[in-house]
Amino acid sequence: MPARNSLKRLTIRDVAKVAGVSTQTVSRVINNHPDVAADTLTRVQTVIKDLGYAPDILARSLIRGRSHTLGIVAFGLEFYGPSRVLTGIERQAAELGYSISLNLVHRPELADAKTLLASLQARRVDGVIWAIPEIGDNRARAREISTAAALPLVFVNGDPTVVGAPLIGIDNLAIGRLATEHLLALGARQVGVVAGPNDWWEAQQRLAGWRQALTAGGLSVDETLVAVGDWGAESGRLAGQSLLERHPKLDAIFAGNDQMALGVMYAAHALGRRIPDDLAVVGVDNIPEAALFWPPLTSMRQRLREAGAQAVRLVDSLIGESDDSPGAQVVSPTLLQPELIVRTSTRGV
Amino acid sequence: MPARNSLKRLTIRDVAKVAGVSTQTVSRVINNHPDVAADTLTRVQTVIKDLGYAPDILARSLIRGRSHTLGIVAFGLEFYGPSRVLTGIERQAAELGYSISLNLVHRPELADAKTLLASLQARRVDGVIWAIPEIGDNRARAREISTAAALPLVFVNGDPTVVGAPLIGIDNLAIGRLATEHLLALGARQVGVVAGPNDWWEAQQRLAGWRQALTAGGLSVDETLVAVGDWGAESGRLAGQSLLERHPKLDAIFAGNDQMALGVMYAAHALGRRIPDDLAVVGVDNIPEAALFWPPLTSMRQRLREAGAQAVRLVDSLIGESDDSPGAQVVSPTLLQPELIVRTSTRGV
DNA sequence: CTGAAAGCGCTTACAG
DNA sequence: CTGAAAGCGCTTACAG
Repeated sequence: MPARNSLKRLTIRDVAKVAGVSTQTVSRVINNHPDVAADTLTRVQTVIKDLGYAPDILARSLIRGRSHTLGIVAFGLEFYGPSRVLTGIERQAAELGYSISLNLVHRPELADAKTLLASLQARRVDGVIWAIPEIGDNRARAREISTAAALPLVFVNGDPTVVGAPLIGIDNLAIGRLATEHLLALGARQVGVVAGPNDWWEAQQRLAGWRQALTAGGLSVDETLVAVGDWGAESGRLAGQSLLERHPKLDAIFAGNDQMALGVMYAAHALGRRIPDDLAVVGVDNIPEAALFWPPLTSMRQRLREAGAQAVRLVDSLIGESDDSPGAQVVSPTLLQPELIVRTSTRGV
Repeated sequence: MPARNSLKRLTIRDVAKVAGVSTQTVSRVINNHPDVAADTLTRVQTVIKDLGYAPDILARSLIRGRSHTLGIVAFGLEFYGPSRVLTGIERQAAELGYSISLNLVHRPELADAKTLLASLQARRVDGVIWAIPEIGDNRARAREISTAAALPLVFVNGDPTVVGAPLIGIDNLAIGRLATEHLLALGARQVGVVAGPNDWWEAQQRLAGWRQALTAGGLSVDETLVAVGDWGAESGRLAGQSLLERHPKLDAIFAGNDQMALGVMYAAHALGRRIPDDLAVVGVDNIPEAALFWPPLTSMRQRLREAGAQAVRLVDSLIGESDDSPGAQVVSPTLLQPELIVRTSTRGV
């Protein structure tokens, strides 16, 4: 059977032969080892350049026990949040010299943590970033398995209260609270919510933030003001329409993301409600298009790219530590704070 | 120096020892080799399961000369198109047993094909999918280098006329033509364009399609009806506003993507133009939100996920061929056809 | 049906 | 400063 890349791959031996040195010396040159005579160095470097030699990363990884690859378990890139996080991960990883092994999970509730991690470990990733939504017990399992296998693993988003689980997330409670406080400050008296799916941690937290703000503002919490969507715009329209029909006095809606907010505004237009005069609307994510919705949408900005980048730095430091002293590290979770971006959809309630 | 994953990685030798066979036999079991006695087979399988052994992919790849990894060179996941393509790639790759090495390029015009491909090849990827926009001479260089290195490479999108370059793309000329024909069929007499950046192949093609449809419809091509954006919504607003102010009789606009179409509609609202009565608007991509824009946006659907999936199947077949008979293969490019999705923004011009 | 030997391409101690 | 030897974890012919 012929070798894969037909043109007979160049090895360290070829370089050694041409340069008239041992493979060991070539290895020293490749790895910037100091103990190489100046003229030997230049000679070997010239040969490497002339031949166009590049060391085989696989062989090196095998021997060093480090692949300089990060396993990324991610979800639905069609969505804004996940793709932002991934962008941040990839960029920071590249800067730190890691390459990325991407594993997309399409149904997080079905994701099998064991199989996923086993396959990543078989590929000898140095660490894992687990960035799929927290649904069911996947995370607990992933945590167990990675600890048992001494595989550095960092979570992005999700429940930060799991003891000792390294996690970079966004303060979703603050998202719900700040958005609702903003609406109350504008004079809204009846604030509805279009929440994300119940089984999403993020959705629960944002809802809890809404309750918190109402209570703090001296208002009672009316659970009939909560409608649930699936993060998609059409679900936002349905939920918004239902809320507006059931509660004629509703004067504000907090939507769990900008897509659902778009749907809410659609429903409001269709019912002849003016935004923001009759109804104020706040979304979450601050997607680039939000500024050009009609009217421009107030939204909660999350630093998702930053979260991805921090996750990489964290897993990198865990990898470094496990090189020195194997064993589980305890790291307290980091929550990034959201920021309110005010636009026309909440001006002048 | 302690080994990376502290708990001393299990090897084929450990399994062999416990099962009381040679490593060779264990290898046969792992690889479903037929020549293994039934009882030996079950014994070894039991040991593998009990120990939780999984073969080291790196070592296997080193010896077989195949890593079962695909190098993906992709771009700006914040955008809808690229992330859809990547989703299609990842899913098909997983089905065919490939893992994905993701390399994002943030400025395609600066992408250095040589460095990128060298690093992918050093990691022994079996093939490459080049999915960054065609800007400058990157593609020509990538094609050269990959051919010289006998590295299977498939392009996604871009100019299909490069002789022999394996490519899966979308018929962008058809996008521009069909969108414009639709507007003309509705009775539009003056159709403006908000095009994507000039240096993007896709933008040029869509523009060419617009010209083609006008000419075919017996109308003259007025180049002052072309404004250029950067694919972002805000640029669409600026371009749309400028077109509407300069051409009071404009009755339709073809926008190069849905984000820019959103900006165009914003500009139209701001200027008091009713959509579609005064101005019909068509976008491209058919993003999920388009159906809930105000009004719902007519758009050109592209099968981007399908393009990604086909690219994987194509590179897989090239990899298979190069195993048998090394040498460049000539493959004719595939162009997927777009589809017009009609919504309110073009009904009743 | 099974095992001893050689080797994928590199690096790591160990001598000198 | 440099090289001969051993080995990372696996697979591939080659015997038997």
